[in-house]
Amino acid sequence: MDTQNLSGLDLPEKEHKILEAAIKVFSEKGFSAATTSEIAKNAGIAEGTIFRYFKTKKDILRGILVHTINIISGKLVLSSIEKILAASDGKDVRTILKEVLYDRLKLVDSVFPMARVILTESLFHDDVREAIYQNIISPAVEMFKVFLAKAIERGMIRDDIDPEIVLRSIMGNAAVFIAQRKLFSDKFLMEDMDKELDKLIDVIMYGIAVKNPDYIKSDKDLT
Amino acid sequence: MDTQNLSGLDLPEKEHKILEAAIKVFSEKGFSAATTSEIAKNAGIAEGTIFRYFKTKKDILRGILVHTINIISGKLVLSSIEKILAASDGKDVRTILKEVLYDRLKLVDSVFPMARVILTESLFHDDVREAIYQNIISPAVEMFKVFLAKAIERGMIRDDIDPEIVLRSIMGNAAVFIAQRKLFSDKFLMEDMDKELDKLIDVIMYGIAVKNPDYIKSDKDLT
Amino acid sequence: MDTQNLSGLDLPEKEHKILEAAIKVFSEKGFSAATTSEIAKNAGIAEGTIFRYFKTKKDILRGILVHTINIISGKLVLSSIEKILAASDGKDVRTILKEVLYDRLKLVDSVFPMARVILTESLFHDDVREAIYQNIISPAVEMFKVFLAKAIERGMIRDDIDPEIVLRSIMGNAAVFIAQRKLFSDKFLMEDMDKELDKLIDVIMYGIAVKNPDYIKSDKDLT
Amino acid sequence: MDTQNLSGLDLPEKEHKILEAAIKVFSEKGFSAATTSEIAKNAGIAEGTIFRYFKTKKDILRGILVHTINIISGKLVLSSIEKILAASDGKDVRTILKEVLYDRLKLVDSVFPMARVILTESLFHDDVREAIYQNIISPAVEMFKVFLAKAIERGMIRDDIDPEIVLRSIMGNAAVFIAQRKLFSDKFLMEDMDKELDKLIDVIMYGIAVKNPDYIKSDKDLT
DNA sequence: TATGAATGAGAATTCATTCAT
DNA sequence: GATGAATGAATTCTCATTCAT
Repeated sequence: MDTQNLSGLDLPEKEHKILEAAIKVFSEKGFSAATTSEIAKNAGIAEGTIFRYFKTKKDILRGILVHTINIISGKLVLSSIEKILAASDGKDVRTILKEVLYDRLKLVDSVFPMARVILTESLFHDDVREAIYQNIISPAVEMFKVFLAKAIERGMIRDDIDPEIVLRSIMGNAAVFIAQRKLFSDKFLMEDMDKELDKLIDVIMYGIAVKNPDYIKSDKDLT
Repeated sequence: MDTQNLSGLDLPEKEHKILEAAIKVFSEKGFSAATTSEIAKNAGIAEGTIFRYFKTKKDILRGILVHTINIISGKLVLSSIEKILAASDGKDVRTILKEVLYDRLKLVDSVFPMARVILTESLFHDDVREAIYQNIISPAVEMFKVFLAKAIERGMIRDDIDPEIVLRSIMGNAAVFIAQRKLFSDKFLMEDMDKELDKLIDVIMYGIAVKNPDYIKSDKDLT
Repeated sequence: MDTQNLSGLDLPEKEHKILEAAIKVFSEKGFSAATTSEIAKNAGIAEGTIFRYFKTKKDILRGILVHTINIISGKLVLSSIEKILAASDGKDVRTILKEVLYDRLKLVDSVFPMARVILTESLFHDDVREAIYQNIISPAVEMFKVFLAKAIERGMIRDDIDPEIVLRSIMGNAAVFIAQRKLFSDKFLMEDMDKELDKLIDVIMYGIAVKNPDYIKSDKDLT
Repeated sequence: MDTQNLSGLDLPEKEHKILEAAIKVFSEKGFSAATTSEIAKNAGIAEGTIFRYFKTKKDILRGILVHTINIISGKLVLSSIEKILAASDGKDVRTILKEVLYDRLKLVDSVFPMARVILTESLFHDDVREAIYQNIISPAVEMFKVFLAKAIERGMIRDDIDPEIVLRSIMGNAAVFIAQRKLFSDKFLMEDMDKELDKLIDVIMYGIAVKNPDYIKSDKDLT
């Protein structure tokens, strides 16, 4: 399962296989409905072996959480977005945003099964939610604020709007975009990724209102 | 538990209590981790009594699904949004959007625990997902398209954009808004609802880019 | 259900209905697998009502036992066989046997469902077995011995054979005959009852050996 | 428990123990009234262990059925009766019958607990009954017919009688014989097996009528 | 170290029995 | 008397975890 991307994280091979299998099974059934027996079968090892590497089933979930956090926020990954932002100086916002979103969507694709697991469990466990906030959301928000500050400074982004709101718009649009592709792929047939991204960014950038500034001004007068 | 809003759906009182308790417990632990024993305790009845009303634990979940769908899409509820849209003729888009969003957010508040349960299960069961799509998403999308068509026709909304994209932007922004309030209420302290809604709508309407049309035109030239 | 023949035993109507229903259900599923709920449904009464007439489920079985015994060995029934035997003086054994067997087979037909229930349970409960022995088998054996003694006295039946053996032969043949008709009716298609009875009696009377007395005498010499 | 005779059927030791315990408990209480907890206790294992070997309680019954059929009809057993019949050429019918009955009664003794279980269940489940018919009764009948044909051909058995009737007489007498010994051992004290068998065969062979051929001829004339 | 059989606590479910109406 | 909803003890079955090999 290359997509799960546990490689490169110097883990014992067995532990690696267990995590991969657990991600698969948790992702398909959810944590509680998954059985250690099925995980073992998927990992190609004996059930007892799991408990040499993880004291309890819950610990497997924690292992997934830690590794997902490592992948998403760790050096392996953050670097790429930092590179994009670092190299952003001469580019317009749409281009940067597209690069960032493309990079993030690729990331989401690769960690989707794990993300599904930990997001689901985060709904039920404060500690998981806290870990996600501390390790993923909070740093991402901070990084984004820096970027936004720069973009605003250069007059590329509205300065009359909270960075949180901007981030929310981007994340919200991206989230539904991902949900459509991953959960309702049969309902929302999409064109190629490139065009879709352009549309996505367009609405994030310019909103849904008519662009004509005259209209904007006179909006309130209409009846 | 007024928030769960099962009232008004002429159910036997015990069935009502069981569903309420189940929503609470499923919502806190997820379906699989919840036990019928705990549901019974919460409902203040004997465990065996549950099975007089629901043949299996799975049937309780189905009961919740059915009732949530009834609440969200049923007459009880749809009427209000239809009223808003029907009365929308003389209003500007932001006002309508605000009314609709406010109405929907109140609805989400009231069904949040149930919604959490069925959304979570929808991740793992195609049939639940399909039910949600058929009964909630699809009709909502259809209704919205009608509204958008009218709005576009009157020049209130961009006509160079797919209705799906507009809807996605609105839903995405609203979704993250809800997640912030419900799951990370301690992290994102919000001002009063009214102001927050204004900000939300502002970014949906006008995007994050600078409004200045000059800039927009020259955007691509910058380096 | 006329076949169950509980009529004529001045029972309260409800008790009657319960017993009839219980015979049906026990007969189809066995005592343990049957539920009082199903019995109630079959009797067309509320489940709770059963317990006004029978303190426990086990008591229903006892009720069936008592009534079956009443039917089989009681006045209602014994009379007919006694009449046959009383009127037997001028008849040959085959005729008497045929009359008795025909009478008993008709009886078995009518009580088969109950008999099935109590015979089955007699396998597992000493008390039931004891009741069957005391109330049915033992009196039947005694009565038969009287008849046999008479028959032997008149030279109609071998006098070099224990009455128990004679009875066993008759009962054994009859039992398998009944099993074939009741349990394997699809496997053993039978001619009409009359002819079958003749064959049955023939083998009981004369055995399976060649009738030729010469052969019989020389039988032991063969090697 | 040598009597249950599961030995020689290369089963895992635990499975063997479970089946033995189940035969004991089912035999004492019947299938439905028996509990897996009691079976486990009898087998000296944990209750959960049962379900590693048998998916459901019903499967234990099937296991018993299969093994009983194997024992009764399988190579282990049929061989002995075939040997007897094969070696029957120079013997008289009574001798052969005695050997066969003795062999079968020993078999019944050894499988009695299992037989009781599956015969009881066969009363309530067509599939069990069908399995018994196909695997035990039908082959036994076929085999017997061959033997009878030979015996008739040699003038040892009446040729004016259906083979089914002969078989019925033998089985019926044997069945009641077994029932007496197994279920009413306290009521019917028996002499030694050998003498009992002689009596059994005598009545099967020559019937209950007076042997005197003169009488037989004149039977119908008597009044 | 790896195994996988065995465990037993705990889960869902059933059902005879009770009892307020 | 009759009802049938409610009960909760008992039952079948599951599965994370242990441990002898």
